[in-house]
Amino acid sequence: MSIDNILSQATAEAVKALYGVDFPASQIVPQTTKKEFEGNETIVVFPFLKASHKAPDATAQEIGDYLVAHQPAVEKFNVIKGFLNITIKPTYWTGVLQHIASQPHYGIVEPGEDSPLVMIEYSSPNTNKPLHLGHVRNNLLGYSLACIMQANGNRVVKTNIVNDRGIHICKSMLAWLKWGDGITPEKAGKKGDHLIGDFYVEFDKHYKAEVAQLMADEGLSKEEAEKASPLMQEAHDMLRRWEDGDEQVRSLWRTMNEWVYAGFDETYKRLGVDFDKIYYESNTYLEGKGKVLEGLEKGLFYRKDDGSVWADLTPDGLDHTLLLRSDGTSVYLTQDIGTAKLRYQDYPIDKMIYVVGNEQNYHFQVLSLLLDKLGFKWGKDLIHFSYGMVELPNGKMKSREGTVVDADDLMDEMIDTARRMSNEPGRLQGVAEEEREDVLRMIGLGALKYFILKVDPRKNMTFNPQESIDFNGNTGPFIQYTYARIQSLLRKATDDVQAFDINSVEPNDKETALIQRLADFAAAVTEAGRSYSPALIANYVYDLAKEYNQFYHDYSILREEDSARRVFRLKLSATVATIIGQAMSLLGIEMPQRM
RNA sequence: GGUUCCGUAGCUCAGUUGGAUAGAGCAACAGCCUUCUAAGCUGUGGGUCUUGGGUUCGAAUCCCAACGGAAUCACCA
Repeated sequence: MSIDNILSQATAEAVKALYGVDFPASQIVPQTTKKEFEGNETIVVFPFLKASHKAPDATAQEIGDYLVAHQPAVEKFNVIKGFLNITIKPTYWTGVLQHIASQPHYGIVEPGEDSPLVMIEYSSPNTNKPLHLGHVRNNLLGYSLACIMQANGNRVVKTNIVNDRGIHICKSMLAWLKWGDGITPEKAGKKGDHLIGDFYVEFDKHYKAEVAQLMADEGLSKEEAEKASPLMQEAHDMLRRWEDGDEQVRSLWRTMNEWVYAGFDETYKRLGVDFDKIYYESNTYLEGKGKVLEGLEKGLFYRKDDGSVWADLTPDGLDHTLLLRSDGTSVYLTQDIGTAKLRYQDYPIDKMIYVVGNEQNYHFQVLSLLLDKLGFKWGKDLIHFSYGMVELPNGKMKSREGTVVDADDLMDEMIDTARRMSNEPGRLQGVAEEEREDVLRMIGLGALKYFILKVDPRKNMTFNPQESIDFNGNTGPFIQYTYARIQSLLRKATDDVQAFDINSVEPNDKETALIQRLADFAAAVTEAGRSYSPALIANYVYDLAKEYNQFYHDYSILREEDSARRVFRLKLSATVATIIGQAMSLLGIEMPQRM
């Protein structure tokens, strides 16, 4: 049982014994005592005043006396106003350290056969352009969230819905046919997704020129010109042929999508994310229609005179929403219903999490209501894990204007930065070339991942490619460095840590503070799972690393003459490294053994 | 205009279900490498928590309003 639980129960007992009032232990939450006061845990006694009918300090005094007398873990206490600061016996902390160190996965709950099944959808790229910084934020959040849900004992299925059909693909295909001259990724020496992305830009360039031409020559308005553009008409024609199953179009489409997937796979692999199940919109986009018609029959939806199908969501405070166009075709919402249906056929989903940008907040509000109406048991409680835009110093990223930060380029730059910084004397000396490259990769990507994951996902973030990423302070490399330094310490230590009995050692204040923070890891994981927050883990692990660094500088562990104390500190260090490693793995960040 | 979200140090951000004198990093300044890795540590300066009300022992946190910013508002995906 954790110290928090022990104290809340003991305090509830005290209130009952002293004042005869039942106060639920679950509502008593001890907190870590602030550094400037003496003690480990603090209980705020204001809530008990109604029961005690006494002044705050008198009440605190009485409860404190009771705790010392009845709870063996409590050594002493002091009272400041309504705050009861409790000091736990040092030997108790030794036991806590033993406990954490003896568990290979402290704080992590392994899912079992009948644990809840959580499906997490993330990434969801279009196949007409390579992944950019916005996708990076999405992928990192989704992957980390999956790790966190799993660490909380859920069975997790990571899924990706690839938007592989539609007018945007046709634009790339058309441009390739017109100006591609039979080029392939191999011939171009380029990743497939980048090649296709180039043709998408190419299309847009020609299209814009065409529109400008029409406006100048025939005096059309911009909208008229856009409609009249032969290029756009050709693209639409191609989309119709695709939908009719025209083999020529389909074959080209398959080939080009394969190029893109090969490119995506490379990027995903490098980014360290993966999926258990991939859905393709080309397979799912027709699925929703049946569900909608079914709902129409049950009277959940209604049909307008022009044949379009709508849902009336005004009772839920929303608006009327379109489900099928007047020509009978699906809209985006309908497709998502179809995807949900297929997924539920494949997996017994208990909870569904969609990692999608905040521009779709309204969409998911509607989707949740509709899925619920249609009888999906997880529909009402689906989580839209919504995150803010990534902006650049000079404004938003616009793919058509070429002001995007490409994911592959970004990773290259990060690793280059790591390489540049490791050129300082003393760093990574005598490390073999192969390991060195691997370490640089971990540091560069660690910096990127941590930078993105540590901020509240809801907030828009500004990303300055030149100066944003730092390697000092609250950063991935800082934490990796702390970890690597402990590994080095352990390599140099000659003591047999396992053989020593550390139970005789009573930790001092600094050691206690570290143990206390280690113990908090379990609570941090739980809280991160409850609030779907990778940022919480990131900030936890930073605090731990910072605390350890101070500890490291205060003592020369290997030179400590008292061997029991020396081994105790080594064990403490090793445990800190283990917990740092576990926390960082929840963020998808790898840890180098040296750096 | 309706709905949703955000507003904390010069900058980037923490602040766990309401608790003590609001914390880190960057930037600035001053120290610490003959010592287990200085990507580190220590110190100094920097705040009307956007504003105004309310709830109570107690508010950055909860409620209301105003101001500022973002997203979205359906036959686009």
